[in-house]
Amino acid sequence: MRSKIFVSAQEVAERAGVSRSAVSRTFTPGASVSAETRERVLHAAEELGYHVNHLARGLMRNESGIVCLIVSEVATPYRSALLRELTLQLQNAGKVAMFINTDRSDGSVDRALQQAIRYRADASVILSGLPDKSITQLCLRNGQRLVLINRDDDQPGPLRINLDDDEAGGRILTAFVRAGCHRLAFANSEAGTPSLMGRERGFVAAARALGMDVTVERHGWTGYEAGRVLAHRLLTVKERPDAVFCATDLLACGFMDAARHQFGVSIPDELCVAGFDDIEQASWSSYELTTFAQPVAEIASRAVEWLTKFEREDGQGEVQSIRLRAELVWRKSIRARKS
Amino acid sequence: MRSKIFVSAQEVAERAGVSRSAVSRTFTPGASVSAETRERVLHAAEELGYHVNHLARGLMRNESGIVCLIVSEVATPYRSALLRELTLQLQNAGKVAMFINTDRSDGSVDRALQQAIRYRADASVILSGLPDKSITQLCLRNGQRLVLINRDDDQPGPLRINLDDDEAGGRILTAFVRAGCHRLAFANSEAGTPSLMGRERGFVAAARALGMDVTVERHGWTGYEAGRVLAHRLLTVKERPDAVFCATDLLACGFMDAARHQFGVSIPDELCVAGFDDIEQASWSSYELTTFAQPVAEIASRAVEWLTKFEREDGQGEVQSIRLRAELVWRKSIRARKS
DNA sequence: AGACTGCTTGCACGCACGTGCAACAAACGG
DNA sequence: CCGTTTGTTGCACGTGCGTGCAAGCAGTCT
Repeated sequence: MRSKIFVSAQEVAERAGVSRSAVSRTFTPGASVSAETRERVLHAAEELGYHVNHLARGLMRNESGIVCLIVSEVATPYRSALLRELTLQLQNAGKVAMFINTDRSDGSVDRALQQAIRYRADASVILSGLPDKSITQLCLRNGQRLVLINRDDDQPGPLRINLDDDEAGGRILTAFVRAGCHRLAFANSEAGTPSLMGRERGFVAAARALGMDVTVERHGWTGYEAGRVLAHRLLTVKERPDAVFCATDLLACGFMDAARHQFGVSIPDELCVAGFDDIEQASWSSYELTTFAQPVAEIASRAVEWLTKFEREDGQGEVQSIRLRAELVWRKSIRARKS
Repeated sequence: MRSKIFVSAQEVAERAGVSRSAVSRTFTPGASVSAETRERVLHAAEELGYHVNHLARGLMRNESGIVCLIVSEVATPYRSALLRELTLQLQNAGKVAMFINTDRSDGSVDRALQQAIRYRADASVILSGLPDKSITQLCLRNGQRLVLINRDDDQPGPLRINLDDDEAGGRILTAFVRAGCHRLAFANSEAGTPSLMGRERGFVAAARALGMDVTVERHGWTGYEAGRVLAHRLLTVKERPDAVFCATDLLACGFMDAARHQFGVSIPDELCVAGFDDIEQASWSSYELTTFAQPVAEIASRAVEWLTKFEREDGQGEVQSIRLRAELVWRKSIRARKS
């Protein structure tokens, strides 16, 4: 229990010589106050350094204005970029972001989620590969709106934002074929995220449709190190692949580094590589990775738009699933013509 | 105004056949409840899916449990790593993190900060180069505890956590000298952050103490692109430097890429490079950058420790400034002996 | 003048919770 | 058996705020 330090509406009212209701109304858009009292209240509030207490307001309105972001692997380039965009747009919409980190797998995650519910968050955005379905259940049961990004979840209610992961496989395959590649490989992690698996399935299916085979290799956690390991696995064979689609840019970076520096493979002359996400490092001149760009800004804006829209018209609307296209950005890790 | 959906303590009380006070007490550590009623309350709460409303609790206790993180450039490797650690440790301490993104310079920052105050955050952690002093003033005036990371700010009250930025310059200089370098350069951005300028000053001063001169170049925002530009500036001269200390790993990555791929410079044979931060990419085999590691975990734990300590013993304590050492991690961008 | 409208304002209640105070029961010592 | 202590419980009030309701007040119309 800290000592009192904030000024209350009561004090502002006394200083302005009006009732507390008048103060409340001047800070409530659409309420009926005369221009004069409004002016006096604002002046008194300024002098005293008054700020509306949103804890109390949230109590009354049954609506806290808090949106909870449930994130794992924040320190990853793709996640941090998405987080950046989301927080920016939420702020613009007058919301405030509460952050929950699900990196640690012990009880702290559950505790943190409990916290979010206790603070009566209006909504949650889950950008986390966490396979735990109970987490979404809990959010929904407590009346939160829910946005799932790059996750599959069949239960109704939440908004799902996904990419055309499987279709991307087909597009990159034609690029590989056009470059004259015919020994294909797919480098994946063992995370088993729907988006990751979607990319794999799409690529394999597209290859099979052309009568080609794909060597699929999976290892560890979706990061740079796993990419290096995958390179070792895929390049220590008699017949090396000449085209590798990595499920993620981070994997691709690790893969390229190991391929070049440890196996002396020349990219893209001997080996074509593609990634997914278009993280910043993909454009660095050590990589120049051609990859699929996640439309981060659009993902964020769609999520925020949906969250704030249902604030006005309360009914559960029609659109519950959005599928966005990942645009292929061409750099130099795939050659243009046959070699 | 959303329709009511959460269960209140009243409902739990009715179901358990006790008074509302009893419910309140079972969820308040240290309150006096008999084992039996406690059991019945917990059971009823479980059945109804009850969660204590922290908005109301915060209202009563004058203490919200919210810690506000004021961050710019979240999508940067160093910042996101620090953010990760901070949120994790805050969660562990039973706090909840509210996120404010100060990337955009328009009014949205002020609006967001207002939000934080309106939610009566107990404390704020500022990890942002934002030079705006009014922001810290505002936090302090509203009774928040304040932690400043890598910023200088002379006003009393907040905890300041800094690194030995200037001393690092001396240490890396001896490494350069030992490698036989004598044409020194420092690559900086124009951000003018205290930590950045501290590294520059320390390096230049240490060189001068040995009677050596340093070419200092500054450009743009502290990122990869600026590093490339700095490389162009520093390498298109007759007498190229043979040792460059980059104020940041991101700058160093850009610098190295441009130096190698556009100027054909061999690192570390012709040119030694050092950075600061020890971001993940510094260890990637395309860079193998020797650099100073920010003790991210310790920064976070010190911050959280200080925040929670003052919760118990309320007086403004003694320690207000912590200075941590950035450890030099050796990789391969500086050669060991003279060439 | 009187009735009526439209706008503003204060009162009082409610939101979900914590907590001091007194009532009460049980246990205990004499 | 009675006085005292200890532990538990309910009542009532307070936290800062939004809002329905009715009173007040000025202006307009009949």
